[in-house]
Amino acid sequence: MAATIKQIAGRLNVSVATVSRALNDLPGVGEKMRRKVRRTAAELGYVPDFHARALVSGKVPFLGLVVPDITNSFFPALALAVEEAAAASGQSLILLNTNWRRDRLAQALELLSSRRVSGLIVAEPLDAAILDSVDLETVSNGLVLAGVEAPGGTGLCSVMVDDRDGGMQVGRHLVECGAHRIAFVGGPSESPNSRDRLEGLTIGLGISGGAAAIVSVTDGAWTEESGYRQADRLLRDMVPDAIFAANDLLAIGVMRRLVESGIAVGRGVALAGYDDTHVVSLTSVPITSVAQPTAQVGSLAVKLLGQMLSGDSGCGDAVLKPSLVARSSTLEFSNLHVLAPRDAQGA
Amino acid sequence: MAATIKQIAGRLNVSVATVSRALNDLPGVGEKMRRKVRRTAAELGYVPDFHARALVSGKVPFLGLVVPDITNSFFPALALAVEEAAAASGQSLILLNTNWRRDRLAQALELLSSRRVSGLIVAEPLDAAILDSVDLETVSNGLVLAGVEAPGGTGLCSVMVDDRDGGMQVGRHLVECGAHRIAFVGGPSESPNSRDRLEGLTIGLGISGGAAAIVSVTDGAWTEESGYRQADRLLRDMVPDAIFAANDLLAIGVMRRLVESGIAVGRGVALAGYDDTHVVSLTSVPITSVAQPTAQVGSLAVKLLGQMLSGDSGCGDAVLKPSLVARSSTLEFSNLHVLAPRDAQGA
DNA sequence: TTGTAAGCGTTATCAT
DNA sequence: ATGATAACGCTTACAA
Repeated sequence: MAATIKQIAGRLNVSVATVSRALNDLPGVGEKMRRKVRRTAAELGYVPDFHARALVSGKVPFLGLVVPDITNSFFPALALAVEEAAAASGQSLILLNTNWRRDRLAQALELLSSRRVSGLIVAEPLDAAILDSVDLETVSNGLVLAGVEAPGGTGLCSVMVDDRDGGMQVGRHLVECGAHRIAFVGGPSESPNSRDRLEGLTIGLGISGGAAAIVSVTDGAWTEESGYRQADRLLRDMVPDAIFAANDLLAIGVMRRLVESGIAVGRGVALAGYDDTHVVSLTSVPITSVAQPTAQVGSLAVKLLGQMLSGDSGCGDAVLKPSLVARSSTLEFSNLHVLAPRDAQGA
Repeated sequence: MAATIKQIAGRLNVSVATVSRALNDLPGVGEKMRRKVRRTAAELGYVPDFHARALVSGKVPFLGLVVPDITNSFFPALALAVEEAAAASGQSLILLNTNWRRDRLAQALELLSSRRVSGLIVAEPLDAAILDSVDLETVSNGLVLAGVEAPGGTGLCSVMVDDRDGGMQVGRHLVECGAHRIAFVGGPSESPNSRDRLEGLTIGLGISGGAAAIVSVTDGAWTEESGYRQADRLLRDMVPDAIFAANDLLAIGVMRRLVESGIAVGRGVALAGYDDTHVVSLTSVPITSVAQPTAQVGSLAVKLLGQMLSGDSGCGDAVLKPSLVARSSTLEFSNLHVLAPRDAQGA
């Protein structure tokens, strides 16, 4: 069905070389000839075969983005940013969703070795075991981590967002809101992101000098369900002043559990999430969250990847800053518990 | 860097054919030999070159899903379903986001002609102009529409969800809830999906015998912003009993506008959306919506695509049924306006 | 059981 | 300005 340059050449009684040159705007073809070739190519509905081209040229105009959970709106947002940046450099984006499954992640890394994509941006943690299963040489030369830290030892390139700083902002904010007993609801216990956010929280509380105590639970998943379960476990022992959930999905789960107990979010308990996905501004009580600079992460990741692929440099690791977005889930608590000279009037 | 079968063959002093056979579990290789080949392949970190393989075999283990707006959670949900179905048949999913841009859509269709993917599932409308820009023969033989209707004339294959039925369910429900003046907030005026939902609404109202009037506004985008603007325009003329928004994004925009006017959603005005995305269950007043059977749409689309690709049949168009999920945004209205013998007790 | 060789559709390097 | 022709890495008849 699909026409080839050979067929075009046959029709016109010229060589395939001429056709190729004409179609690719290369010099060395007469203007008349070029037009003729163009016309018959159009007539035959010619579309260049991607694989043949990639095979000989060694170039693939695809870039892969690997995300762990596409139903977590944070990742579509990141995807949008990456896609935009990629389009600007003439590359199309392939989105791979691993669903947090390690075999799918390993499979995704193979895309690089098998040259299905020119480069890969990975937005979930890579551990040593995964890296063992692939050729590190190949991988490290076309992979950029986004939003997750590079495993020690591997000289992997990454664009990070400062999770500790984000946690710290939350810590300070919560203390300012008058919270004392603070609970942390985390992601997987082995997740550096989760750990760093907790660590930041601790630091933030300390800085503020408010004698605050932390309780922390974690149970292995960045999901709403997990948030619900952790809150459930938490409430058996205590009702904290504030809960910091390591991402928005968890926060929403926590909120559901609180509502079930008749605890008013924002009044009874302050609540903060992480990622600032769109939904947290839509919930019955809008939830305070930490916004990641997705647009910058995306464009920087694409830029670094481009540099690596063109062999420019080793890798310029980058760390960006997140920013707290305060909403009713904490502000309301603040109004009830803090004597704020100016703000008290407005409440 | 990346090893080739030629190198493996060289190392072992055998022919490339033997290596190929050994690696692909084809008959005609001694067990000893096969093991030797396997071992050196592993040592050299061999990964088959995707393009070379596709070039000769004509097969590509990729399937493309084209969505118009990845930040609309309906599409990630669909993607998940398609991905699952694809994985079951050994294919990986490539997700293309067009951002509602026609050039990106045209570009996506080229993936098929250029054999970057074996088949394409498209979840946004194709019009004649777009189809003109590609070879219809090629396209119609490897494309399945999902959730959108096939343009007349083209024998394109599609998996539809009955939008009219969905609209009808909403219409009946709204009348049952005691609404009389009903407004429709639509997507793009030329969108069959939007039109069908409106048409269904009209029918549903008629069936119920409730003398209900419809006002309809539409302005070109399936976005929250558009919902907000349309509600704004609407409120200049009237405050309806109920508003049916053609998708959840619009519904959320509408809700934002209502809240700004101090109109209590569910009490002052009933509200219904479409798609039943996760967020509508999380809003301050949970929003009634129509759930599409995404899982079925996904698996059916993949199945039909598989049949087409293996040349089994022309195409068995399918139409699935959506189902209304009633929530407070309408139920509360109902409790206030309807004398329902049984339900009144429970309220 | 193994080797030889002919493609697959391009691009690119020579000649002419 | 155009034509042969050799790659690219792999699969697959066809021989041996």
